[in-house]
Amino acid sequence: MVKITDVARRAGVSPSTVSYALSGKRPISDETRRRVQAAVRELGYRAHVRARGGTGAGARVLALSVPLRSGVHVPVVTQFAVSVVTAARAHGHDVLLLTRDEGEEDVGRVAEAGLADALVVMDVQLQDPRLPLLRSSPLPSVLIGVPAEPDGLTCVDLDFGAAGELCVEHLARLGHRTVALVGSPPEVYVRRTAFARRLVRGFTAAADRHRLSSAVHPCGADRGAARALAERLLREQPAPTGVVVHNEPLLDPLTDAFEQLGLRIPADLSLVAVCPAPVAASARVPLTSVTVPAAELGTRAVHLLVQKLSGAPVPQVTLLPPRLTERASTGPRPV
Amino acid sequence: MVKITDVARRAGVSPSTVSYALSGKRPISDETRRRVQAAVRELGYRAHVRARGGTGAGARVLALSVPLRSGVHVPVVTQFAVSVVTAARAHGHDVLLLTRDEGEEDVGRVAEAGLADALVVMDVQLQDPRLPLLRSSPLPSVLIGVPAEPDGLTCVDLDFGAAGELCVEHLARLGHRTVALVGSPPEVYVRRTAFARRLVRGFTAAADRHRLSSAVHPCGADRGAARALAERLLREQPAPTGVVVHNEPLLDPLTDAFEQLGLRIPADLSLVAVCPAPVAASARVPLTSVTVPAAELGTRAVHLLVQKLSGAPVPQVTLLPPRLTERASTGPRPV
DNA sequence: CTGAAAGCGCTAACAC
DNA sequence: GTGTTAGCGCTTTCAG
Repeated sequence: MVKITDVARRAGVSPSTVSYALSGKRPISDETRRRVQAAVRELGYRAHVRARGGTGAGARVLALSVPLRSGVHVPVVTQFAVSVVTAARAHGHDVLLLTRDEGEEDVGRVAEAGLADALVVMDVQLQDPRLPLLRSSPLPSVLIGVPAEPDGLTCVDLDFGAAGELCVEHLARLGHRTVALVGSPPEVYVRRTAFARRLVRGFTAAADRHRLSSAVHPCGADRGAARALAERLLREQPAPTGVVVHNEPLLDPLTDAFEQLGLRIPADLSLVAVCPAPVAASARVPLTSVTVPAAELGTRAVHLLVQKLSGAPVPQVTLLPPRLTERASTGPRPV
Repeated sequence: MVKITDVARRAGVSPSTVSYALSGKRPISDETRRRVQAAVRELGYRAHVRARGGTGAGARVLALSVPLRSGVHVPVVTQFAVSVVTAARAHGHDVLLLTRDEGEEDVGRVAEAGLADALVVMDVQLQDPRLPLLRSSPLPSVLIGVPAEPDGLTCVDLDFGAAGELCVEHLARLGHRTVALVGSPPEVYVRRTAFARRLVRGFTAAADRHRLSSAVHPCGADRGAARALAERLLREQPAPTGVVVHNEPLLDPLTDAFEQLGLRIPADLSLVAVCPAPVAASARVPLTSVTVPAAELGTRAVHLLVQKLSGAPVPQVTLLPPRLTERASTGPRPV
């Protein structure tokens, strides 16, 4: 293993000079810097992180807390994770993946042991057990999601309330009078997951404002549940003609179920999805959707974290405005 | 931040005694150990990894190299990754996620900088650029996948050759005489990805042995490609009646395409998938499949790594035998 | 069975 | 602009 003293000897300078030449934390003559850089290259030197004791910059590792609780859809989470990793690498950081159900233990360990020097937190609940640790820890953190009480935290998220409203407004504009929201599995609401509840609130508020009759149905993600729910929706009086689906793994099964029940989309029934754009675009029936900008949220979170690490001030809450993309699954209310 | 000297003071012993009491690397009296443990608990002490300079056990961090090259199906990769993380946590390790296209840079950095003390390597190509680093590095590693020349490495994988044969044998037993393999996108073969090519070889060998006429078709993963391929297969003389699909994102589109072309599955056409069990089971038409045991492979890789870390000998190559599960997509050759 | 002391590789005061 | 030196928090000799 090649160490800083090896580089120093080879470049004919002292170890501290090598350190400074590399960090740029004090002026170094061009001549010296060149020699140091040459030595570094020739020996293939890389600073050993675990040696930067106490003082000094961190390990350039950032931890990502993604509790894989029941009901979270892994492919969507993965999109966030990949964008976080990519953005982190662009800033020279590596990413430590923390996935245990209750994120508290993970977050505590990482903070105490100095495993990472910053933290991205996902799947935030309104009252999240990780929040006290985040507030008290010296480790800078950014949440993807907004808890009930964001004071003293940094959060970024899609404006799910506005997203819920946008879906309803789209359907209202098409003349629909009865709408339904098919949401996440019940346990997600029981856990008080922030984004799920905000979407519901926005959906309901907009429906009331437009005087639409509306209902909300949490739903599990298997084909059986999809079929049962589809049948139930069609039995209602009046039956909804516009359905908003905020549940990725259910999109395909629910589309299938409606079609098997003899409905054509969008002639008989309009469907609006709330999901990442690729999911909506590659569905069997391309779905009109409000995009969950997974990649952008991950990237933003990392940017905010880098800002915080460099001491720059950051806004407490960043909400991205929702955007609706029309595809083939919505149309005028059937006559 | 609470350090080892704080614990020592509180327990009325020296720092080294605390260190030994915690590591168990030398005998400690019960009385002393108890006092140390009490102090640790009361103060909430955790060893700071970055201080274990040079000597000493590692940071208990294990790196996972998953180059996200084009054509790799992220949901499948994610299943591996999650199982690696879970297994690693069960052994007290955290996981650093490395996802850059060319894994060399990542692997080098991690090894040099001491960011991790072991390495799991995925998406292995027959000639993988990461191999030289793995062979020369002191960092223990385990590959999920088997390169052309596994000497000096530790590998674990599904026996994809046998998996290819198993698919063909199942179809042959059902009386099919003409079979096709729909594989990964062309770039995957061009990269000489190990498992993809082994499956092809097994498929072809078994088809020859059973005197079936066979063909192999790499295919991209979008609906357009699926449709085009389905049409092409049906135009062939003779047209295949048994199709093996080794391409997860293509399963649904290809099923749709065949049905839209008027074929019933399995009455007119039998389909065998090579994919993780959940994917096959939850498809619209439940698919007969050879299971890619993603979770087990991840877990095994971590076990092997832990063995290596503890100095135990491990086998060079571990191949898991394939298992075929019959579901609704295969039946006798149409008459 | 326990303590004192050296040293891990690196950074940052403190010198010149 | 550069070198010397004193740590960082921990582990592990070396001594009792």
